[in-house]
Amino acid sequence: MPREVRERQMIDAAVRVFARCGYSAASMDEIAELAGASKPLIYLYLNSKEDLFGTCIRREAEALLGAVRSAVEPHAPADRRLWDGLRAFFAHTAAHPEGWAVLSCRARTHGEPFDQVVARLREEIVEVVVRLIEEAAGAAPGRTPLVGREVTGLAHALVGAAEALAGWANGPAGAAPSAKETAETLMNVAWVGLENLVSGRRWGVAPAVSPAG
Amino acid sequence: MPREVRERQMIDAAVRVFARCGYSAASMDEIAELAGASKPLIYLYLNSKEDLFGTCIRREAEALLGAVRSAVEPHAPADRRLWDGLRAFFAHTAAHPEGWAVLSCRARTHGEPFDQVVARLREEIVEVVVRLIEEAAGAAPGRTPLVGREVTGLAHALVGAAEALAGWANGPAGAAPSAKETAETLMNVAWVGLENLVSGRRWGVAPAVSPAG
Amino acid sequence: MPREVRERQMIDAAVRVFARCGYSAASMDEIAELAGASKPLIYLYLNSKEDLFGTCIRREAEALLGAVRSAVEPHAPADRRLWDGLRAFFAHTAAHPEGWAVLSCRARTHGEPFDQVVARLREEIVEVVVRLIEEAAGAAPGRTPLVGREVTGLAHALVGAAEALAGWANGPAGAAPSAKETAETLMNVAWVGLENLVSGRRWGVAPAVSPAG
Amino acid sequence: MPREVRERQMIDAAVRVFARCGYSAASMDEIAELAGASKPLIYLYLNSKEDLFGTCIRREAEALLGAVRSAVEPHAPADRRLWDGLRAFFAHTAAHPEGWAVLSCRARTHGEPFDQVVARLREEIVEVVVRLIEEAAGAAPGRTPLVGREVTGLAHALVGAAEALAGWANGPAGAAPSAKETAETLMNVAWVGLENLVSGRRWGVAPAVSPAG
DNA sequence: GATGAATGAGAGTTCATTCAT
DNA sequence: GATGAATGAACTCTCATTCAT
Repeated sequence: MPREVRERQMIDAAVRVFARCGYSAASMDEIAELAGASKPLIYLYLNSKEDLFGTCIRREAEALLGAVRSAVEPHAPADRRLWDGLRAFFAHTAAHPEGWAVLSCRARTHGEPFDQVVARLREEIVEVVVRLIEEAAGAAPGRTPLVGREVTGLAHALVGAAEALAGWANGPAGAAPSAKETAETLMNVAWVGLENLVSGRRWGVAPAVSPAG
Repeated sequence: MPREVRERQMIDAAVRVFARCGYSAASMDEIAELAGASKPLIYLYLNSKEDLFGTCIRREAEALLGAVRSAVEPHAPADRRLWDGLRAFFAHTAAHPEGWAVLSCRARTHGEPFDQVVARLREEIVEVVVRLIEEAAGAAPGRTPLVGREVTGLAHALVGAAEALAGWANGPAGAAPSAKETAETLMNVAWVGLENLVSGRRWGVAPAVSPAG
Repeated sequence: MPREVRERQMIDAAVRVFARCGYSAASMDEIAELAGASKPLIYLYLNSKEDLFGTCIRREAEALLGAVRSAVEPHAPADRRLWDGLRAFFAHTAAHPEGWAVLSCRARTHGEPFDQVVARLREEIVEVVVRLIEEAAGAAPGRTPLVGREVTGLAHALVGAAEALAGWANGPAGAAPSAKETAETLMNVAWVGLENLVSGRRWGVAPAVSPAG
Repeated sequence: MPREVRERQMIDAAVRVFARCGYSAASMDEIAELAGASKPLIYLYLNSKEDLFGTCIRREAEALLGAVRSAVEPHAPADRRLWDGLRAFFAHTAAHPEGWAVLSCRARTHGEPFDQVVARLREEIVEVVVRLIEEAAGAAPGRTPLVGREVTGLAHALVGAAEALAGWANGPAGAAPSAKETAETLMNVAWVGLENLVSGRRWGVAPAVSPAG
């Protein structure tokens, strides 16, 4: 059996086990058994548990990013790009729940080298969204400039909302909505809210009550 | 030293260590050392590692829920209540980043009994938000009825956005926005978007391009 | 509550727990709880786990020996004395199964100081039996002298048989025979066998078959 | 080193340590050191302390039973079979004192699963002896029928006597008799006593003295 | 290339034992 | 006289990791 195939089987197994148990609780024995290979072979190919985990994270991150990227046409209008990206995101996370679990939970649980990888993935996505928002804001006729931090905050909120929806869609209940539905829900509230925002409409605190702090 | 005080010190230490390392990677030795007590005493008071973890989760969940609840006036209008709740949420998670880390990451990482607790906490919050949205939707004059699942989806998105913003605010360094700022950002995009949504404005796919899938 | 009473309660509890679990598996916590006293008090009165165990053994050994002794009239004929002693032995072990369990099993399980105590108890009993046998042998008219070691062996066999019968009588099944019955069975086979033995009748290997070794 | 050899070394060591200290007081560290292997290897091969103990008991029980069985010719007369069995029993227990210690003391000290095994072993032996006695009783010309419980009692007494003699022979020092001697002693008192018993001679209480109870 | 055999290090947990009050 | 509070030491057991073959 060629090395490449073996290696993929190992990583597949590792993703499964890491997704189910988390990094520390996962055991190399279990991974080896699930991969149908002996432990020394795993160490020969993948070096160590940490390296194996890193490999899993990178592979899943790239797969997710690739799925989103290849779904977006670079010259389409901003809203269209967001829409396509969201759909691809929801479709991919629904199709690879274990990979998504590793990325969204397990990786952030095991300090330094790994949360960095995930954080960078997230930052990359956030930056894309930031550019989308800026473009949308710029395109609006009587636009109100948004301060940089506000845009970044919006992008984080949007990404977080998407992650939460992905988690909800992957959740236990039978009511799991489709990727399209999920994307629509998010698009409706976010994009419309965003349009209003850049056109100057904001929510204001009722002046009578003074907010403490 | 009276038992109650000791116990709190232990739980404090445990929350710190669990937040930093996750459940499995956390060691009772480290917790004991940080708590300034011996391991047998921890076992005498808190029974086992799992029980200790459960105690941490419950305490932090209740503290967070309590902070949000006591910040919201039950008879205020819906937007006001959301605003106050969000501010309290961001303030509390910013003030107790370790508790928030345990709740948002670690607890979901360690199967069955604990993710249930956190899932219930989240469901509780989602339900509150669902009621807020329904109220807001009902209050709008020319309102469009939202289907139940869409409302739930919106609530999940809102909660997810809030969680992401809390994570961002607790993030590595400098650029951390204040609770007020964060709440404003979210409120602006969500509430305004919501108002438009219930008044019938939606985002639609540009018909020319056929979305794949 | 006077010290003596407390102490007896503690030893009672200890005998119970030691009988059930053995020395090492018994926990001072359990003993303390069963005795209705706090652990420091036990240590104040009985010094240590080993001391407590020794106290238990000595008390039970003396109780058993006392019961047997006070049942035997010193000037009665040998067979009568054996008979009375056996009956008392079976009666006492049946009435105090926990004490007997401690003596017969637990004490031999926990090296050096304790098996000595039990061994001495056994030796004491064996010696008594030896004297009985010698007396019986001397009283027989055409007696065959028994070598010393053979007598000791017989005594050990008799004591062992008695112990086994005591264990059987204390056993789980409902068929447990009474002390009298048990004593009769043993008396019948042992005494009658003994009488024949000292009168010269012995069992001999059939000469045709040569026993290996 | 092949697994089988290692395993036997481990069990040998375990029997030694269990015999010396009893189940609970034995430490896996000590067993591992004596076996010349590391603890993890022991756990890999023998699973757990309890399993290891069970394995020891079963092995020793089978060895003892096998030694006795293969020494007895099935078609020899009853007394001959008893004689051969006793000699094999004493020879084996003398040759394997540690195995005998585990069977006769330690196993009965550690509840449920193990005392069952030993109890079954003992019952098996008792049954064999019961059949021998019945055969001997049936062969006697003017035989007196023995009630079932009396036979069982006799068998228990005989087995107990044998066990006690084995213990005595394994005892502290010098005076240890040979297997042949021991077997002769027991055979003489038991078989001759038994013959008389079945021919009607019994020991009776002297009528003048009334036994209490 | 692939594996059975083996382990150092460290995990959670429990216990007999002792102060300060 | 009696106890709640506290611990050092030792236990069973597991894991990531590496040879010799």
